[in-house]
Amino acid sequence: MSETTTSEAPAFRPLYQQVRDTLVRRLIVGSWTPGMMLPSEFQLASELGVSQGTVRKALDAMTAEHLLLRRQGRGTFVALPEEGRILFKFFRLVADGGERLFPQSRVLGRVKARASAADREQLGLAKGADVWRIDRVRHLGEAPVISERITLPVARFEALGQMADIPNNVYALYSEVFGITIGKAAEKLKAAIADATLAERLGCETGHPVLSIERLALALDDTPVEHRISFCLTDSFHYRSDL
Amino acid sequence: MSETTTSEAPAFRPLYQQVRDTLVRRLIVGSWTPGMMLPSEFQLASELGVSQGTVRKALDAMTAEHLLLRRQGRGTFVALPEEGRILFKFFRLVADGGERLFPQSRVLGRVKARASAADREQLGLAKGADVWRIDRVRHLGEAPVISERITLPVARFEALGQMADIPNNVYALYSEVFGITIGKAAEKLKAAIADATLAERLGCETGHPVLSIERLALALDDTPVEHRISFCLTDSFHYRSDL
DNA sequence: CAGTGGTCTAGACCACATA
DNA sequence: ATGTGGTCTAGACCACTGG
Repeated sequence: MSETTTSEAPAFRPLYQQVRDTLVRRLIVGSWTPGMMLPSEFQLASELGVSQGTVRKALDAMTAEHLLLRRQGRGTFVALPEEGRILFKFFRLVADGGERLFPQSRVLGRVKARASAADREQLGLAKGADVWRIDRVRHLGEAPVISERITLPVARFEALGQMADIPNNVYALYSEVFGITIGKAAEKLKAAIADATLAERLGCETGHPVLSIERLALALDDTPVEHRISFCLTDSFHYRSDL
Repeated sequence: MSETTTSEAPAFRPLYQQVRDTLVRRLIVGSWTPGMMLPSEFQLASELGVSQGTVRKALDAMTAEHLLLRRQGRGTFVALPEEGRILFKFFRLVADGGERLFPQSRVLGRVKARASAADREQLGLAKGADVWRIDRVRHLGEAPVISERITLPVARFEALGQMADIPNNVYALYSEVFGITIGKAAEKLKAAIADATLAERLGCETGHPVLSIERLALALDDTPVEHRISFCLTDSFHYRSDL
């Protein structure tokens, strides 16, 4: 997708991609908000001075990125973070039987701290920047299955300090309260061993194998927004990856 | 394009999808083989009695599935299993530094066996069917990193018994020797602990955490072809997943 | 019914690769 | 120069949704 142009001419960006970019910008700046219905293809086409087919290509591309939702006969809508399929786009833990449960979360702590060198590297922050750290345990059904720490730049999430509590679905929170939409994420998976505190949180023995998942989530403009490290019990659940 | 109405619920498959299906069939039956150049869009269009734009949509869909490779000014080609990017589509293990090495394999054993109940379930085989079991260790750089067992239905891979040895890239083998192209795969990841034999194969201690990856690979017609279970050391490598 | 997205066509022109 | 895929347009018609 992304063209690593060395340094040269305007490089020729197709019209439909330019259209896509201007429409994505409307999502970023918030003039189009989740759930909202977009103007029809013909309206957008005449507004932007391109043909309806070109607008369609742009809308199709954004739909493929899960930014929009199109329904024949109804219209084109800005995707909601809660939309079932979108939600599971970022939650890959599945019961071995196949059922896809959605986790309940219990927050253990939420503190403001100075960003470590690693935090600054991952989140692209300047020296001296602050971050939020949220620790929580997530349950699938009855049992605790995930223990995780979420790291967020305070600069983009000032008001987090004034919130009574952190909701279960933080990506909906980022979107609705802070106007930040997570577009994609990259995860690094490793096998590890539960230490004493992790074992206590998850109700397993020290030394039990756990799946560690390190995630970096990016906003629509590809800037890093959230860093997260999760430790999961995979005795009756697994991480599903489709290739 | 004939409108094969089957008197049932679906009743209306878009023309470009019908075109895609007939073209995919040419890949399945082998009248188009990897590396081959396809006729031009206009030739296909006139042959199939549809417009060039409709052929284009079908070709674009197949390109998105990594079945074809299109290059402006050159033509449209059947994708090779060795194509760099395609190869890494199915190999997600990355060095922590970021380099993507490709593994070297050492085969430990290759035996024919009666399919277990689990094998039959996963591969869709009848009672009494036979399977091949291939055990191998894979190295990334110097050190052994993966120990895996591949299970294949003998019915689809008869000639495997006569082969002197198993090449490193088995998906290229399936394609070139058996005419079977792997289109997609689903993986289930868990954390586990190395037992004595695994520890010996990977050169780690018994009890060391390992990432277990269970994969079911499907052919272009969505029939299961290969079942594989891999155990990976993730001390200096990780499994990368993009969401 | 009117309005939306979805499909299909036809033709023009652009960008790229090769001979 | 020729042939390829890539883009863009314009228009017609189909399929679905909701009043």
